[in-house]
Amino acid sequence: MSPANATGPTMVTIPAPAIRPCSMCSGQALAAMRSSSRRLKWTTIRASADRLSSPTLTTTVDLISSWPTRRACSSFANDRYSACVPIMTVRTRFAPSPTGYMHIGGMRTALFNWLWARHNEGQFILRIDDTDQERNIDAALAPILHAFRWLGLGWDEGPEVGGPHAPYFQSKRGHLYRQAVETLLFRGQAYRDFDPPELTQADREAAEKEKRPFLNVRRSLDLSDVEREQYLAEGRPHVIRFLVDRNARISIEDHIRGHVEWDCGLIADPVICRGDGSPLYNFATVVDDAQLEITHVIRAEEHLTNTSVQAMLFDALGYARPEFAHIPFVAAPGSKEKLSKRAKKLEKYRKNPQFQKLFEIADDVLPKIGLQPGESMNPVMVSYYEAVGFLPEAILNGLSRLGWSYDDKTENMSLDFVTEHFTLERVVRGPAGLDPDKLLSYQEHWMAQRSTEERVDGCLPFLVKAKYIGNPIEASDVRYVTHLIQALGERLKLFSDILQYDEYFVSDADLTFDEKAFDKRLRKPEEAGTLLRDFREELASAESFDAESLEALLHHWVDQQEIKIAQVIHALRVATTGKPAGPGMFDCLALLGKDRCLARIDRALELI
RNA sequence: GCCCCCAUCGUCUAGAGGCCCAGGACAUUGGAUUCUCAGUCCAAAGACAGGGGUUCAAAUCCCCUUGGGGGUACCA
Repeated sequence: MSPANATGPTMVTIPAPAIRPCSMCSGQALAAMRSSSRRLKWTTIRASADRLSSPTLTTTVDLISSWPTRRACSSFANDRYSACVPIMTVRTRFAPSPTGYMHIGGMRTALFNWLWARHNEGQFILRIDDTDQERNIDAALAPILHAFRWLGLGWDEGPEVGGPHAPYFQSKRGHLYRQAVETLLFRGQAYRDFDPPELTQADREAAEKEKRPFLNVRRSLDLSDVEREQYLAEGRPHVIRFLVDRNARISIEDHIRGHVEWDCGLIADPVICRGDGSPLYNFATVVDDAQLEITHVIRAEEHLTNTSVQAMLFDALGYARPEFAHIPFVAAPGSKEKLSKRAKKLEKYRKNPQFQKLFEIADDVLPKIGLQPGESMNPVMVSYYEAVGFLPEAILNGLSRLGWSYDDKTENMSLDFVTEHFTLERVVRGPAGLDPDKLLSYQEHWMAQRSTEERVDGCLPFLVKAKYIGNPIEASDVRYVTHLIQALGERLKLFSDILQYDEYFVSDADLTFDEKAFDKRLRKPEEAGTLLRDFREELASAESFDAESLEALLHHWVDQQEIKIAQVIHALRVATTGKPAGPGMFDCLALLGKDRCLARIDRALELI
């Protein structure tokens, strides 16, 4: 089918061979582009046949959406459209404001930016949006940088590493914004608005009352030059607003949302500079994105509406617009609501059956290692996951799968794997609720990949913080913990799980017996005490105390006594560990050693 | 109020008009294994929000309704 007789949109797919010139330029354009600093890629496009002749042709090419305007040359023949497509190195950014913590949802956005940059062998930039910060930036930034490091997401430009577009702090880029404002003011695309805030507010309320969209009254535009000069001279407070062309429409081709269009007649003139001259986010971000040569703005959906204003700003300043990809935000578990760290919401999450588990882990673990669960440490923050002993791989895996998938069955993916296969095309559109259960299951999977030594390394800090072992750590402690972790096997899911096995670290006198289990296994069965007392003597005379010998010993003994193993083993477990459940009985006994086993059994026998 | 976005099992998702009376994973339930727990194995249950079109054929395209969410700041 050719475009001429196409009746409806027809998908035309162009196969993508290795980089080679298109049929029209025979390589001239390719050579020319290669000699410049840009890289060239030959790529597959897929476009509606009815749009092929249009100069505004759009494609679903993930590398570049505006390729018709950037192509070096192209040809169309036999239903095949081929083109040499020059593309710039992909540059993405994440622009956190220094709030003192890293939000797990923000981390997912950062990850997608990082992935897209790495997937394309481009650069990932960290820029600090501190336009309205007065606090200690360094202290507020440290946890954020730490989160990136913990997950192993490096940045090519930004704080600490610098880069060709330094500084990377908006608070230090004031002159650049001022320059841009001057340009806009000079061109008449921005104006000084002398209306006091109260007046604007009243206008806004009036609009709402009449159920019409709010638009600025633009009184200051009617000021004569003389009046304006006079106001300025007397230092009358004012903001600077961008002058929206109310007759225009503005649209973007979003990588996730597709075509999104706004009627500018419905958009109020946005403030771009505060009364004190400082820039607002919408403005600063445009200036920065342009000057840092960001090619892809990947951010959460909540910014989609802002994009209309930003697109106008890019145009007005004469900057090429970056490509946009508005990814769904991370929602609270089991909801479609944006995950929030506000205290009120936190209380709600705590009661959420899906989220509860993570809060319970915090309540259990954090106090043991000297931290307080609450506003400063909870599952909305990345630091929580590190504090509680998650693996970076698990968090990365979970975050990657939140709103993105590789195919219909692959679940466990390493960062390398995701990097290789990540495309914006496969990002879903709906919001994705954080799934604690799934996160835990990724954690199980990745923990299972870790060697015993690695698990020991991960657990030791927890044991030290909980004062279960001393600091500095003795070699004998390491050996002991290694044995415990071997015995634990896949029971150890989080590194902090090691703290549940306090029975291996307390003295025999301090061991607490689980009341319910003690009743059930030691007090209730009539023969339990006698059997345990008898078996205690067997243990006492045992020559070797390794798990294998102990197992043989017990089996031999129960055969002799003509009883079932279950009649004694549960009592033995409760007596030696204080708990009804745990690793294999013989591992436990071997781990504790003969003396402690006997001492604990004696104590239990006395308590029956 | 106004603007914008979104809609498949409880959850995360697969799905580009026929491969789909919808596939996978997590969670759930049952069974097997074991001294307990964890794990492992097997099995079960479980979804296209509703209504109209278009089409020989719709989860998929279009429209409407409903529902959910986001934005609407001298916040980011």
